[in-house]
Amino acid sequence: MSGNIGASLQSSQADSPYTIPRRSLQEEVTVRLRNEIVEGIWAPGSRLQERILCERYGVSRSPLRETFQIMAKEGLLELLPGKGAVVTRPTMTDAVENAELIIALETLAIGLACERASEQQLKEIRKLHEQMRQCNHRHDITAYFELNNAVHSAIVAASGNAALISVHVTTQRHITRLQNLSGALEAVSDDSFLEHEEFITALQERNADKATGALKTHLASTLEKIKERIMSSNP
Amino acid sequence: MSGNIGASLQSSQADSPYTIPRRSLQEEVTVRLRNEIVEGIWAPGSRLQERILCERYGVSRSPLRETFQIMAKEGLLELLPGKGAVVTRPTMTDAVENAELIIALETLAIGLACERASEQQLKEIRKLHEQMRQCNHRHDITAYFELNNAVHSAIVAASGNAALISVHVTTQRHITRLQNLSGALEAVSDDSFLEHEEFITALQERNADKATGALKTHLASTLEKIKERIMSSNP
DNA sequence: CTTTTATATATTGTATACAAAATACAATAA
DNA sequence: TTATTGTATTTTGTATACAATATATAAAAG
Repeated sequence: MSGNIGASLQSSQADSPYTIPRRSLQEEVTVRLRNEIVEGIWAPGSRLQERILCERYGVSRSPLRETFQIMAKEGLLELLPGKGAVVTRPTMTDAVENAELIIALETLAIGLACERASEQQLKEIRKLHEQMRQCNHRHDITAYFELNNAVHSAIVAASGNAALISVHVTTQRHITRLQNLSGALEAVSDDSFLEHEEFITALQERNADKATGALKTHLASTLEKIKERIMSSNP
Repeated sequence: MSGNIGASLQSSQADSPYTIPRRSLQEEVTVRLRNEIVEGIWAPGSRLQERILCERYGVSRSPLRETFQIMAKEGLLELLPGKGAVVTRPTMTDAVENAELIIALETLAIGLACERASEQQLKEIRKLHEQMRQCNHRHDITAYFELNNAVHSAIVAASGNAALISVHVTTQRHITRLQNLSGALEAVSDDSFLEHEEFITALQERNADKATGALKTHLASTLEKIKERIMSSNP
């Protein structure tokens, strides 16, 4: 599994330029295990035995078990009482559900971003979008998907709504995981990129209605493609 | 703080009629501490010292610390490395952010519910709504708010989207907490109840557009009231 | 040969122990 | 007095120990 995306986008926890970032073992382990599950290193359905993981990460059970709770809350692990941790097995239904959810989240976000985004943020989003254009020309699919996630995250970040941002991170991660597991980062149609261009431009113009509509159209067509693929693979 | 809502709506974890419900200490503690924070028993900004809580719940530090991680993930605690757990201090900004988010979530939900809800679910929702009407007449504000939450949760449940349901639970809990902390469960206007009636009826008719529009109108006007109150209290 | 039951092993759930750090407090200096 | 530094105490972060449960293996019965 080489072209997986998502692992490199883990955000830092910089508080202020002067606070020394203290990280507990638990935090370190959480980041590592989370990435490994998202990347597919731990297959869906795997039983994660504490002893194995403790040895792998060189920590004791206490921080590991705290990590387990977080990962369970994020929906990446299931904790069976008396049996331990099992990697969740995402279904196609999950894919559709998360897609439906992220459409609602990002639709809200882009509307808010039209009102509240700083010029700096808009410029950054445009820049990422232009990089996507390059990747599209080069047919660099992996980088394209990674940038695509970054653009959408940046739009959500520009909404300035912390609750929304938090939920979006988790939802996007689930979708990334599903893409990694399905292994199918297929090429993007030019139509799709044009749709993308449309809502980016509308956002730049701070035209909320137009941006919202264009994004919704884009994401809805993406969802339709997902559903089609599910249909064709499960006849 | 007498008329607080939310604590009684904690859902059970019944798997099947035959599975014996095994609950770890950690789960028990999580439910208790969560309710206590939502009810305002632990004031925002409180430092939760492990020893104190261990004695309170009669457990050791291991399950308590696992609970801390979950509560932090839910946004009810902040874990400061080396310093411990502090109850989060929700701001008026949080109120607006969560309100914006829940509007998007429930708007999505009611649209899906129009397509997917079972007749049974629709009947149940209507029943809850009728109970709300009674409470409105009796001016039983606490019960009204509790039922209101139940109706909205039932609509989201009827969407059948597990990811959406999960996010909604957390978001609604935050809002409930804010209501409890502000202590102001003010009487609901008849207008507000009529708006409520409107989207319930539209849902019954499975008219997605109408239901979505009516719900959005209702929640948007609720959000406006929140904002107004913030304005008037912070002049 | 299959199924059941008994026993041993491994693994989890919880409690405790130990070390590092943060906090509280007193003594000292400015 | 106020600020500062050193020390004692508390509290957390992590590791380990113990007990209960689950899994695996083997013996016995059908």
